Formats: sequence, C-alpha cells, structure tokens
Amino acid sequence: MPELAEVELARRQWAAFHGEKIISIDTQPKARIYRDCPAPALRILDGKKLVGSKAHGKRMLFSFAPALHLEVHLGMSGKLSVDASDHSVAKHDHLILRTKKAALIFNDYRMFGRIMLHDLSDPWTHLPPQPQDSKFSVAYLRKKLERHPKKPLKGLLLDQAICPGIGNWMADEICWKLGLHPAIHSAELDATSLRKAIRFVTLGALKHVADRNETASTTGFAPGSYVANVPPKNWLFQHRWKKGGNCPACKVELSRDTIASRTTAWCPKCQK
DNA sequence: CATCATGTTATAAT
DNA sequence: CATTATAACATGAT
Repeated sequence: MPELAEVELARRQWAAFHGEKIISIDTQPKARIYRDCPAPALRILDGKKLVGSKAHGKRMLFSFAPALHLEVHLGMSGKLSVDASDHSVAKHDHLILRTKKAALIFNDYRMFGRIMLHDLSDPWTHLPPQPQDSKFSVAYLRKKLERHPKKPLKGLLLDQAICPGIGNWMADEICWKLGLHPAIHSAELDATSLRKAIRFVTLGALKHVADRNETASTTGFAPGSYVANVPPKNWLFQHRWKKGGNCPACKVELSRDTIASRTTAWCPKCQK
C-alpha cells in the first residue's frame, strides 16, 4: 500500500533502531522478494550495525557500517514493522533482522516487493529528482512533458522515472487538484501548474500521513502502536474508493474507469 | 466463483 | 530507435 508518504512512515519504523547491531537474521529463502538477491547473501549483515536510512520515491535504503546497504521496495502489499526481539515468525514474514532491542520485520503477502544488497558507498547516484526536492523544477517537468507528449496525465504521474514516489491514490489526487481529466495528454499541460499540484499533494501527504505519526512510530514497538493517519476530508482520498463517493468540492458523484491501466476516480464536473 | 487491489517490469505494438 | 500499451507476477478480501 505504499506511496512516498507511506514509504517514509515505514522507513521510520526501522529507523527508530539506528545504532543497533544485527544479532540474527531470519529469512524465507523461497520468497519471491529474494529474486534479485538470494536470501543466504543477507548473512553478511550479521553482526553489522544499522547506521542510517533514507527513502527515495518508493524505495528505502538501510545502511550498515561500512558501505553496505539493504534496499527495500514494498511492492503492492509489503509492510515494515517492529516487534519485540523474540518475535516469532508470522505468515509472510520474509525477512526479520533481530537486534538486542527489537525485531525488524518485512512482511509481504503478494511478494511484489523486493530487496537488494549494495556494497557501493552510494548506490543511488542516478535517480530522478523527487517531487519534494528543489531539482523537481518547472524546467524539469517541461522537458518531460515535451518528451512524452502522448502520455495521459495519469500515466505521467505514475511513471517512477518522472515522478518518483507517486502512486495510484496521489496521482488521482493531483489530477483532481489540477481540475483536469486524468486522460488528458501531456502536451496539453502547463508545467508550472502541474508542479504546483504535485507539490501540494506530495508535501501534504508527507505531512498528513508520515509526520503526524512521528511520535507514536518511534516509541515502543507494539504492532499497530501508531495511528494510520490519512489526508483530511477535503481531499479526494477520503472519497475515491467509496461506492457512490462524491467530489469533496462540488458533491457530484465521482466517475471511475481504467486509465493508464489503473483504476482511476475523478470528478466529471470539476475535471475536464 | 469472479473481480479487484496505494506496483513494477518484460514484451508487444505504434 | 523511442514512446506507449498491455500482460504477468502472488495472495487475499469482497
């Protein structure tokens, strides 16, 4: 269920244990999340200290001293959580890193998620700018619009090489904020207003979904000890999956269809 | 039993 | 060749 704000929240679960040494590792070697990195290779983390972490788009990077990194992608259903260090392996717990204080758990029932190991000092040197970065400029977006003139707006927003971290719900939210139909071609778009809407939604999501959980997510480690906050009622998010959901602005019933091969909800009155 | 799910990627089609 | 569209992946909820 992860887009950039949910990914950031997941990262902070494990980040609460920066400075802790890994004392044992449990893996489910047959799990598909190991398709890029065989499970036995993770033994190299044993005895190493988790020293830091960061996120980029929907990816997370957990760093171990020295120059060793575990990259995690949650796919569609992946979850990171923490529990007491004697946590017993639950269904779909594919990776558990145990420290003296806690168990760091990666659980993913659909297994679209994945993990990778890197031994470069910085494995993330060639990633595109994130919407929350200063390099995500009007000029950057204008260049992308020119390069992908026939792409529907929704598809442009979902393209991780263009807008890293944006997923299905934020893409719909951005189209709604723009007042534009999600199938409109990129060639029709104005880079300035597009950037404004993207930043409003991504920065807002980080604030509503990730930051408001900060205190709870970094204290204690009982599963579910933090509240899964969501954007406010005047965001499309709160209405888009309800059957007969209505536009939070004009109250007209929302339309839905498959656009850019994903289910898309929009307001037929506000978005033309 | 059929449909759908907050994602990515290999392959096909333009 | 570059861009765009579609199928496939695996499991669970409805």
